[in-house]
Amino acid sequence: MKKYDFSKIEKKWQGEWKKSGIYEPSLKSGKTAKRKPFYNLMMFPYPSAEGLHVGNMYAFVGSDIYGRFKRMEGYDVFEPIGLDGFGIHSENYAIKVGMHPLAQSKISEKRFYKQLEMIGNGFSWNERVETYNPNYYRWTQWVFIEMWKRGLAYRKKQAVNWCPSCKTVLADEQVVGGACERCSSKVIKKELEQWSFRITRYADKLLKNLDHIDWSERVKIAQRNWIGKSEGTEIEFKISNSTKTLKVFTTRPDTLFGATYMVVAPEHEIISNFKFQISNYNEVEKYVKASREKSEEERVENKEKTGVELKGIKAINPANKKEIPIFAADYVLSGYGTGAIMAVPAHDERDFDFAKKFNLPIVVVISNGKTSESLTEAYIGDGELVNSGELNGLSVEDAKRKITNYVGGKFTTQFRLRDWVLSRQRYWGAPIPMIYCEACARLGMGEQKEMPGWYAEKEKNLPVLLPKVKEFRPKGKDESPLASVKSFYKVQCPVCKNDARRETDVSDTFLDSAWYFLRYPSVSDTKHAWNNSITKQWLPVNMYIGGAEHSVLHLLYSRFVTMVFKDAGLIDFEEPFTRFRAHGLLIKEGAKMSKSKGNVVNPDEYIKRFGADTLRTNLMFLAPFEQGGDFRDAGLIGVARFIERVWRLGQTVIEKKNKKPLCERAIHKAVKKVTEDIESLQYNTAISALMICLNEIEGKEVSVKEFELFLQLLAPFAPHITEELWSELGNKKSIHISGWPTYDPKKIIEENFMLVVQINGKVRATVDARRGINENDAKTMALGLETIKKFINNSEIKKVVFVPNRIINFVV
RNA sequence: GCCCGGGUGGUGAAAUGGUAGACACGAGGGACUUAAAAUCCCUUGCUGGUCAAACGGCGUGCCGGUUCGAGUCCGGCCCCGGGCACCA
Repeated sequence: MKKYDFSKIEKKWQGEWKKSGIYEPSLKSGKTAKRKPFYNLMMFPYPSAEGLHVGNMYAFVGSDIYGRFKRMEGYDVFEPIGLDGFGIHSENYAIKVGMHPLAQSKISEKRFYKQLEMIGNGFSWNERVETYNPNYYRWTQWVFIEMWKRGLAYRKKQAVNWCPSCKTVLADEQVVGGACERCSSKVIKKELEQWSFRITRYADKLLKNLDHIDWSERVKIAQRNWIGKSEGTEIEFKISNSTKTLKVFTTRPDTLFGATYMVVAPEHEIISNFKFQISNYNEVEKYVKASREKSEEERVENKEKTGVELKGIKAINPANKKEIPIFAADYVLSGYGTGAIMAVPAHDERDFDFAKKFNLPIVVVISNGKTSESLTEAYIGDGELVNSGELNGLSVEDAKRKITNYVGGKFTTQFRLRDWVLSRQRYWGAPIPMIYCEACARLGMGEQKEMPGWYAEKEKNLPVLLPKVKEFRPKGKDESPLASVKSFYKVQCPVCKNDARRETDVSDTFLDSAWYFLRYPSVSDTKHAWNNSITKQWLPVNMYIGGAEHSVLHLLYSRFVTMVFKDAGLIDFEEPFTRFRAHGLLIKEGAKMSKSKGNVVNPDEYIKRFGADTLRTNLMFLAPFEQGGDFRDAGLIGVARFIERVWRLGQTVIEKKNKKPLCERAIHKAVKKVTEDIESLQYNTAISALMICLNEIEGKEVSVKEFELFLQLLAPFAPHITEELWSELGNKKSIHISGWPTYDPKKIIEENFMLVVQINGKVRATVDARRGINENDAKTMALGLETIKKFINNSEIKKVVFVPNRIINFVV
């Protein structure tokens, strides 16, 4: 019998597939072609580390299986791949290995594409995208300009997240628990002028659309939380002896009578506006400075409240007209609401802590059985209003409405979501295509009134090429290394022709990946970011599979960018990904795979030892795909045996060429199960169904037709071996475009089944019964059993529960 | 603290409210072999019982409930993994 030489077979078919182009869809004809387009997308990798690890492969194979399934179902599947190679991650790696990022990118590219080929995915290789490639980032820059044109890109001095180790600004979404997402250094706040995108303008739509898109629920929940909508009231507090007011946002206006003091964020403008009225201004200034220098983590770690009173000014509670003190404290955030709050210590935990520490009055206004004196913690719950004048006796809900109207408050909505800070003070990214002219700025000239002096680079001048420079390392001077490259930044003002300066920051990597799915099918179009006719046929993406860690980064940014393009009339859909599924995390010995832990598994050696087909199938077999699991060598051997057995059975089938179908039921059962399981990404049970099927048909006289059906079911998981056996059986066309098997429900039904006989819900016997047996016959049959007779023992049968084709239960 | 997952044999896991542990790994036993590897067959939740069995009891993190019947539904708790976190 011929030996199963997987490395030869896999190499052979990978070559054949490339040659025949079976994974290249007809992008241009798309919908007019016989096969319907299906855009099957997976998240492209950062080519930064030593190569793909088995966790990447897990994600890609899981996505590929779905794509292969759809292709066999008759869709024209587009499954592109590329490299998200711009950005800090890749740059840091290049620095670490002492290479220039550009040179390193070429090395990584080769290695990654080779590895990606080895895993046997049905990639559409002709449409690769590398984000660091000028003919790609040219359009990333164009995207920036489109944002700018619509007033969605702006530059502003603001407190931003700064990573002292990466020496750059980070977006809110890139700060994880007060630390840098990439290097885990503590992030500090810095006042800098930065480019941002107004993603907050789309907060409502980003939230609302979540209700109708077919995405993994956990990702939708993460986005909902991140966007963080809360409904409340804006109330103005008068400042004594002043015409100025202090505005607050609160979700609990009903507790207004309990507001015994106010707090503003250290950055609040009231501090400088009342500089001369604040008698302890020096002390206040000291506090403001200290809190600014605190790292995010220090603020988070230390929940002990700090603050300082703004002595000399008071606010007036509009409900009871009492004068109350104003504090500055860093537990109030400048970026949320109005940056100021009314503090109700009796009914807010944070205010309670602060009031206790600073000895401030606590007034209970929602009845909860405690008095203001006996309260030991803030009461957040519902109740009837007390100590609240006319509001007494009202419910929380009624009081909210009444008091808001009474004090002239405004019902508003606040979002937790912040604008997307886009500038990065690094080298390896797409230069932001903007030009600043001081002369024009002085005259108030520029493309946008609120930002004098700024001009977007002309489209014909794109790309603004990233110059190849020796000094590419971050300098830590709040500016990019490009700020020292005169030939890069020195330009002529496009309007007044005076000397002008090009923006030297580069854009966040997440801008590169926010629109790449639009580029893939249109890579051949050199004149546009995307080709309208192709885009109409192929987008939005039908199925997107990727990691849940991108819930509030890439997946949110992509939705935002898509919405902007839709509103601009550039595309005709609003959501980029019709379906999104988050795969689980592949871990190793209970821990996340990471280089620092030294538990990264390289797939190459496994492919070498067992073959890609075995590794693919094993990865999908070890646990439910959407749950993830622990990668161990142990299970591999089981799958390797299974694949070997398929090979041996294949050889017998080829030799004997049986025509008579003898295994129909086993095969049809497998068709049903595998079809349903792949559609719902339950690959582990699909594989188990194939194993059960093989166990049944092995050793029997399997017909060629039956075995072919089996191969087709296995093909998405093990594309090479199935293709080899398929072709040895004499098929000329590839198995991967051979169609998906259907089953005949009649052939699955078995004539007999095991009738379970229970007494009081306990299984007491089983008996072989005819399918479709009625209650009476089942009863007679069951009562005739010796064991049942014994258990019933002449007791009265009170009730009989009969579930057709399953159980009969006697209640005695 | 809040929001998601999850807790089932020695292990990975499976189970429309209807025989818990499919499938696989591991382990034990056997066949083949001079031997080993590979392959094939049998056993394998715990426990009582017995030479063996028949036949029982107990079992899905814990406590309670609904139901003829609960891993699955409801209420309350504990533990593990992940995310968010002073968002007013």
